[in-house]
Amino acid sequence: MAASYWLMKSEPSVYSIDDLKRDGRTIWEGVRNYQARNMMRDAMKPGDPVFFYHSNAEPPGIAGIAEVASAAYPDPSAFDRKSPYYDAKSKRESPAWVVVDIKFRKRFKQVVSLEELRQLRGLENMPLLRKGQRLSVQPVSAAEWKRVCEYEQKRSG
DNA sequence: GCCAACGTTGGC
DNA sequence: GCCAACGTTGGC
Repeated sequence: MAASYWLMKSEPSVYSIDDLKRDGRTIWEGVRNYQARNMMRDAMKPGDPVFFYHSNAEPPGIAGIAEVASAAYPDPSAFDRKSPYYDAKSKRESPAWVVVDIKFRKRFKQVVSLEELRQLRGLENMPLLRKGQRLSVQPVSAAEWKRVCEYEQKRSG
């Protein structure tokens, strides 16, 4: 089956593309939105490429590329009473939340900012660009993926 | 720091 | 099952 493409948001003050580059691989814990969870659980596959998006950043935008590195599995932070992501309704025998692992692929020389994304043709249907859309895990079409990558490559020479 | 948009919670 | 209140996200 062909790869699906994704976009995942992170606040760089919490976990940035540079952190991922340093770590090589990380567990994407703390997703507490059902739509996002369902996509991780039902649709993400190891090897799928991921845009790593910096939210609440200056500027906000796509900072690089990661890759899904595992199938979905229960989110351990939901079981951890000391974690900010603890959720009492998630039980080990019936986990409410899942994670995937992701690994580092590439850091863009320059963030492709939200403002630039808004100006690119062909990205009009990206959930990211729709007002009020806050999903932290989003699907990206093959055409959208290509468009952003071509733009980034052209710009970085 | 503000606030619009959205998701979740809980009283009824 | 409705919906008001509340909490969160995230751009600005």
